[in-house]
Amino acid sequence: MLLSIDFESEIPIYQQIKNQIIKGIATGQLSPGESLPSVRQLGADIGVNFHTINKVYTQLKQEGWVVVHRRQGVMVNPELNMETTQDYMNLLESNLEIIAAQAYLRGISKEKFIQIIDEKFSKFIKKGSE
Amino acid sequence: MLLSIDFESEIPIYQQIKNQIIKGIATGQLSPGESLPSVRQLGADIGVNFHTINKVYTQLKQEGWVVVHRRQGVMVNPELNMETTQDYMNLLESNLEIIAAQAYLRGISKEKFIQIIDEKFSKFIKKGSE
Amino acid sequence: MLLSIDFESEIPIYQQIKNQIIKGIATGQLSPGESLPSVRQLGADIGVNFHTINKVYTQLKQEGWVVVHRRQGVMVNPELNMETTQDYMNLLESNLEIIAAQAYLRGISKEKFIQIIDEKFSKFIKKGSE
Amino acid sequence: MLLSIDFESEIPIYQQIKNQIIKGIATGQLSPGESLPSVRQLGADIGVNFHTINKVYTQLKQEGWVVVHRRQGVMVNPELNMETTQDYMNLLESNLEIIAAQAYLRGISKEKFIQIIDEKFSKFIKKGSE
DNA sequence: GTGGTCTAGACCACC
DNA sequence: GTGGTCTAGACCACG
Repeated sequence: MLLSIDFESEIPIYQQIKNQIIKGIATGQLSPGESLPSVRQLGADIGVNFHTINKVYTQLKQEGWVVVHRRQGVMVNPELNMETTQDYMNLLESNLEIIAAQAYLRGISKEKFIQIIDEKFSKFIKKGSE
Repeated sequence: MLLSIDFESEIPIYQQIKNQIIKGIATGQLSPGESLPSVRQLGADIGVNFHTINKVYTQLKQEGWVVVHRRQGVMVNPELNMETTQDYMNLLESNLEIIAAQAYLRGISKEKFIQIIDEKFSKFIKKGSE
Repeated sequence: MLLSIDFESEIPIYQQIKNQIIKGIATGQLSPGESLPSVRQLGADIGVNFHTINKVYTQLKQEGWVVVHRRQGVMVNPELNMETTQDYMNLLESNLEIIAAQAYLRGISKEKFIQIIDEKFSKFIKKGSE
Repeated sequence: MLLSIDFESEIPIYQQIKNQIIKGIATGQLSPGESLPSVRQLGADIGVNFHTINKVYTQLKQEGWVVVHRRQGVMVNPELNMETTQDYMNLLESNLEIIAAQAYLRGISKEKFIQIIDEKFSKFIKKGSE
């Protein structure tokens, strides 16, 4: 899987990498159980300090997206059954609220907005069928 | 309009205030042309330094949400006709993509997701009818 | 002569009025010796606090654009023979330098720039012929 | 590149610095892609608070003159292709109008004025040839 | 070490 | 009284 970093973005590098890995899992580019490169390897590949990659993996592990095996290194969690906590739902609603408000005020209709969502979801793998 | 700040949040205070003001405009709690409190007044009201409010107003002005009138102070832009630039659309798609991916992996269905969107949009004022 | 104020401009109101009066003198809309309205009159006309008008007239007087007669009030200086001090030349060059630099970097050619200057000067009255 | 600040000037310090940086870009003293000092470094060098430099860089970034790279820090925008918006042209014309009017009334001929412009433009680098 | 954020106090220009 | 500017100190996120 290819990662592309925008070093001039306002989004921190570690956040960009995290986002792309999570997107990769959702779209099936990264399969449960698949190994990820070592921190040094990935850092060298995309030109990022390995401490930054370390931070990425640590956070992904804490959030349950990956597991760390003593031997194989970091791999995508083979049993991805994240709970939908109330905290997460609050965060999701809050994020959607401000994004939707801005989109609305910029003249984007609900239909257009939902159409975008629809496109995004259509890229995700079908659970259970893979 | 009431503003509530979470001082423990990771989201910067100025960002929280900005978000709530934009939401307020979208939901009609703040009407175009309506005056906002002075930087010192609002700062005192919600217990933050007035420089922080100044930053909020400065950014809102630069982004076109409010205008600064030499006499009435800061007011919601009476002519809110934001253009939907390509830059903005890219940002919106990018934001929705990662949010949707996470939601999907946490077991939230597309239907549930769209339902949340629907609720948010239903709170926004109908343009032209108010 | 009509004055138009933009209350949402970043340029202070008193500066806008000063500018327009000076432009008026240069273009002949205001003739040397012509009377200007009283501070209260002008203030009421354009919807501005008369203290602000007072500041305008005071500065215009200090800079030699107008004279104050005990009876007739404020009038355009009948003998407009401003010296071109070195201080003024330095200020002028400094102002032009940054304006030209920005225009240049925004892709405006020297020819286009000079053409704009040409248009502006063509609006000014011919000295001695009036 | 050397910056000189006049602490007695009416022009805000941050504006003086901004102006000199933009002039530096136009004259080629600063090349596209060139790194600028850190906010603290530059602040220490010229004896102003680093927050003031921060404001300068923030505005230069918003206006597109510089980009902030996560590793090299702040650098002159390598792709300086500013658009000449109608807003900018209006501002430019307005600025030139009042400057020209004053110069005219102070006895500066159009020829002298254009000569000054000519000198300024001759200092700018030739685009594409450097 | 870098920039970003928040707080704070002081002064000034403007209205 | 309003916003704008400058200084300053502290803490944090980032790389």
